[in-house]
Amino acid sequence: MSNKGKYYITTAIAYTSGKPHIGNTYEIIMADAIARYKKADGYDVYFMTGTDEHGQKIEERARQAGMTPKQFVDEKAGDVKRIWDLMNTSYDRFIRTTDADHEAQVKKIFKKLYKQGDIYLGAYEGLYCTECEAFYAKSQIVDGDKCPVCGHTVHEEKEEAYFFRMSKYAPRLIEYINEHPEFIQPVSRKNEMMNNFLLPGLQDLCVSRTSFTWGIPVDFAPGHIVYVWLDALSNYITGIGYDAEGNSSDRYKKLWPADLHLIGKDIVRFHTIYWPIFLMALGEPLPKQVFGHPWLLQGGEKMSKSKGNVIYADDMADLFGVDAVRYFVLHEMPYENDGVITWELVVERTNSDLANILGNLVKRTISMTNKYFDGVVANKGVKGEVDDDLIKVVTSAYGKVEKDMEEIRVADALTHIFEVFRRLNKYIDETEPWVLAKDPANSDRLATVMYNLTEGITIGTSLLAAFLPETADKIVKQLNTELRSFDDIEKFGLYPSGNKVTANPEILFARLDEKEIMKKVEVIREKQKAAANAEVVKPLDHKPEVTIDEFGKMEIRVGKIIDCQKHPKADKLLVFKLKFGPEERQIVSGIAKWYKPEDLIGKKALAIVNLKPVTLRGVESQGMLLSAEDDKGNLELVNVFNVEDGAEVR
RNA sequence: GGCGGGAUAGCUUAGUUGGUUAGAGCGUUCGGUUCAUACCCGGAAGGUCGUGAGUUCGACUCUCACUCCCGCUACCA
Repeated sequence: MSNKGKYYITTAIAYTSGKPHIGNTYEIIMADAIARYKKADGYDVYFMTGTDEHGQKIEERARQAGMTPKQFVDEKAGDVKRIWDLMNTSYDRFIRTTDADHEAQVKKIFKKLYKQGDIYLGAYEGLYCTECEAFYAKSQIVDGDKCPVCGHTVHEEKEEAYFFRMSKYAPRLIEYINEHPEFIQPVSRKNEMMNNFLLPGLQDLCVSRTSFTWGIPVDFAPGHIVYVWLDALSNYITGIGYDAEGNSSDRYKKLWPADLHLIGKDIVRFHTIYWPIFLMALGEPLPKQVFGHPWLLQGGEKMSKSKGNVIYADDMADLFGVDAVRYFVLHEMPYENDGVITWELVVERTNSDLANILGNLVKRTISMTNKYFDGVVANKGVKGEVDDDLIKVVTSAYGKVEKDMEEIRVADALTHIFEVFRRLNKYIDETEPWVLAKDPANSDRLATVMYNLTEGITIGTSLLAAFLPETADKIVKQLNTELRSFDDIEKFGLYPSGNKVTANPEILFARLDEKEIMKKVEVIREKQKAAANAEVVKPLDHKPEVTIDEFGKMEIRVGKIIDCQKHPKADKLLVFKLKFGPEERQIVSGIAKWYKPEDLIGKKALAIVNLKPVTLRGVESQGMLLSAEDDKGNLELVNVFNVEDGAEVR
């Protein structure tokens, strides 16, 4: 194939906190299909993926598992890599943020940015969520000490920290995004970034941490760890040989800037704001395109292990085969909206497209060739009137697929490839080989028909190879040929006349029985539930010990709810009037999600009454109601029934 | 609450700058065929394009209001 230049594609690197499910795996499969396609299309492709392994969350998970962080991430990175390999992905490098070359460069990058004044030393004070690896303002915190994003407990942290001067580069970035409409895809994400972050004014970003040790140290400031996003994003350049001191490798010089960062829509912000700004500061060009793909969702309900409805790529591969998994996720994912996956849908798609249309087409073609010509495919050049249309459909497929892939419309590309196979099935019906076979005078016409079918399948399969590599290999082997180069993919008639196909065609995709499959799925679900229940024994997250005196400082009393209204200016807040014996107070509480105001009037609740009053969205709150929330998101106010209001809790 | 996106046949969805009968695929149904994995081919049924108004000769497409869903963001003593 003619050389069209380099093509550097990356996926987000997977966070090594757990086993990736099909929703995460989708991204690597899509990236692989693009990488393989571009390679076949004449590009010099470099495809990088990997794992993001640092951070406090991993440090804690490792401790819970009784391992060192390194042991922990080695295991998890192994899981990720195994699934990526199982899915037959053709990455050129699997980078880990614990790789020595990456760590060394991140240190250099940090130092360089510090020396040139883009990073400065400041102080950070606030509430920190370990799960999210992020600080939150007090005003953001939920239920007293819960993270607004993930709901886990946050804690006070004050850190001397390094900050990055985002504001300095914001105008340049805004200009860049406006001048390069293709930079953020799909475009709806672009508006989101502009309106929410860039136009209101970018805050400087805290780029170091001192509260834990599992990360890349800032080498000129003992105790400081490089912020995980600065660490993780840098993989795109460190992985191909970037050097912050000016000695970047030839590979880097050739590959950078990346042609495509394929990422989930949830991390578009990091890739289209922070990452470009880091690159600007380093004096490097920006990636050509960031594509924030949608999610693949389990039909109807959220995925959860305790429900046993998490779908993993390896379970799917066991039931359907790797290429069926690849086909489903690539074909079923819409361009912009979230897609749906259920076991039933996978069975349907596999049967109708892979078994019926493709598998059966190959099988019947080879069977007839064996039956009528002992397996020999020869072009006798006896044309029929339907041949021209067939040839047109087959040879024009490449053009359509090329355009789809240009726009990263992978699902549409597959649809266009399958139009070829559908047309070939129709051609069999039109030419009726079994009728031709009855009269020896038609032998040459019959041979030509079989030749056209074989050639059509060869071309269709060559286009399909990027998406279903194993299947494509099997087909061309059965046809005793090779994948057609894209240079020749618009020419019809290059299958070597006189070739002999296999005598024993193997079934490519067996038809699946939905009931049978669902029985097996039930087994998988039960296993998952059992495993989830076993996990529940993990220990409670205890706070530091307090003395009885410290507890005694809190004044908790029983209050009778005499009035309750929705907060006029906040969705999640309710405004209560409570009677504590002789006294009345107004308390605001963030429980509108769980309670209707009218249902609470007349009930008794517990409240801390000596908390310093605050104003929440314009309404004063003179205390805090006590409530409890479990892992499943159930929340209940703490209730008493008989004790009179005003009574103190001890 | 603010910003953005979405709502199209039972299901998954395409609809380019407003222009004649709104496209597919799956499923359903009828017919054809027998080389093939009960497969393939053809036909049909099925949509008041979320609701209501407006602009226009003409609206799935533009404007406004409303309902529901999703994302980001704010509020959660």
